[in-house]
Amino acid sequence: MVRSRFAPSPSGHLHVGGARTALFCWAYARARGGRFILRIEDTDQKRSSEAATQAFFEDLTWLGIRWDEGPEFDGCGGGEAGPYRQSQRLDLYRRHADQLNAAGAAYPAFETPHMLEAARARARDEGRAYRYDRAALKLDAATIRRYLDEKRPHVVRLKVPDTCQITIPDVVRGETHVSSAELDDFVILKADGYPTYHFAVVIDDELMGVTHVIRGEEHLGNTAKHILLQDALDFRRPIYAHISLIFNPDGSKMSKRERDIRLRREVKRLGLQVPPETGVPTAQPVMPVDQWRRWLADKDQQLDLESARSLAEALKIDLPEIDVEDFRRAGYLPEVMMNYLALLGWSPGGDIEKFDREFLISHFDLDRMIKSPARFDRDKLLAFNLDALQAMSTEEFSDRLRAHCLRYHRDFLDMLGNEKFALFAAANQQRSKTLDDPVRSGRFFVIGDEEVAYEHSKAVTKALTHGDPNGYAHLKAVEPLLKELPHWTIKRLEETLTQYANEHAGGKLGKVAQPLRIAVSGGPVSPAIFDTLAILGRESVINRIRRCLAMRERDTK
RNA sequence: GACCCCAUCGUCUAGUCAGGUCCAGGACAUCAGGUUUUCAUCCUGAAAACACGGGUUCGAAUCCCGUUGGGGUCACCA
Repeated sequence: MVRSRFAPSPSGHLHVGGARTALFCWAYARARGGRFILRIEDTDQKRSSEAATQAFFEDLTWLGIRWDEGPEFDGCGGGEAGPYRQSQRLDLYRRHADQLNAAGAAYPAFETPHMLEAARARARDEGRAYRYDRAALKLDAATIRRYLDEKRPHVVRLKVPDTCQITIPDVVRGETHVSSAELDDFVILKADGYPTYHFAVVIDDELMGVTHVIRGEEHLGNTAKHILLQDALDFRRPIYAHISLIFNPDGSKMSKRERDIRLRREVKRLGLQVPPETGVPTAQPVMPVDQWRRWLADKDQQLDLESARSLAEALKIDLPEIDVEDFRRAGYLPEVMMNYLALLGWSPGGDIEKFDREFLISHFDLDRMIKSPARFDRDKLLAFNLDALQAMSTEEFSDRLRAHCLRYHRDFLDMLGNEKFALFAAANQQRSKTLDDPVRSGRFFVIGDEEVAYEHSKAVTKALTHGDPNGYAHLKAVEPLLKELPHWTIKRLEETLTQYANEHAGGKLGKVAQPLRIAVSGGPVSPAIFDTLAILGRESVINRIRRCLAMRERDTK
């Protein structure tokens, strides 16, 4: 029975790279009728949080990745091999560490992090590779006993054989050989009593009966340590599959730092000395000044998501999508994310690239994993999303758009109102690449008629003032027609305006549609003109046309 | 730097394991036309790759070696 697991470390939101790993682990278990386990690797007390853990659950289930065993959430989880949070398994790790200590396979070491850092710096300066010098191993038994009795803080290190060949079998890469001489006596238990990643992962995989370890390539080298540990503990060896990494379009590793890099670049470009202010209604700094200073001073420091987002908003720049949640917020569909992610590092072969969950489950296998790293191409993702949106029924699109608005644009939904929503959704489906597009471009639908700001651009001026009759003249002529229109429907609007265009604009609907579009939206872009007018309603349309005409009189004075 | 991994259009990839049907197929992006009331779509077409050098072989994108390039790891992070 196949048992695969995804073992994230919960800090922030689930990253797309992690999501892809989870997807492959999940798909493999499903494809083989096995079980998929979720385990929370929260052994870094500084970085893990319960909020982040919950966010991971949401991100995973949103993508349709549901776990058979693990923490309980929304019907997922449970299982006999728990607890599934490493922070709740501390005694287990302690016991195994004791066992290794007793067998002489591991030993306590008393150096402080500070001392080790100094030693590393020295090695770096002298241009040699740093290895732990085993000083603690040379301590005599009495000293060790005394230190232990004094409760001196210490870690536990594994005694690594001096020279032995370690063979790492891997189903995607074949065999890799590493000499134990490349490894030093690495830490397995930290001074705070928590296990390190290497130790916890080996023990949990064994105890949870994990048969397949599918994880990122950055762990390939680490596997040597895990094999050493498995041998020392007399554990079974799972089957390994190390999958290639995901990169940014520029070839760098995709990471959360990208967000900060883009923000810093913009702040520097603008030469900002103090944090910018948020917009109306309450203008206040996007973050406290001391936080701002700390962030600017330390290039390695990352802004929390909220601060990053409000800073980006104040700077009027878009943050790159990195986490699953970013893509959800940006209006991508979960099934599209799943499809695209699966394509990064795996291929079903042939010309197939659009597929659904069921297809993935029935076709996924490790022998078709791609060995080379893939760059994350947002354009292609966007194109996939567009295709999926267009392929939907009007009802489904409307439902999905509503759900998206409910979660991210509640105010917009309330202002638009239920009645108009159906029209709004229908008018936007074929022109949207994401579920967020209609909201971004449809702001003018929900503002007051007096708030419409007329854009100063060539396109606007041209549509309004060029030609004979010009745009203003058309507006003036069309206003009474609209005012008297018996039924305010898309059909009647179309009939009336088309007829008008035939009679007064040489059949060129654009001559009339474009001035109207500008009058009601403030700019040259909106859904199809009849849809736009229908959604706005007669009153707003008339108001806005009059306002636009009044502006002309003001301009020409 | 040491160790390890990887290498087909700009990008994701098919083809590689079982060498010939591949002067290399698809998709995204790009470019050129066309449709359209704006934007976005949509339609048609074009340009675009086997990193390099040696082998092996009648024959290599496919096998071997080297070079170059890219990446990963070298924490009391995971």
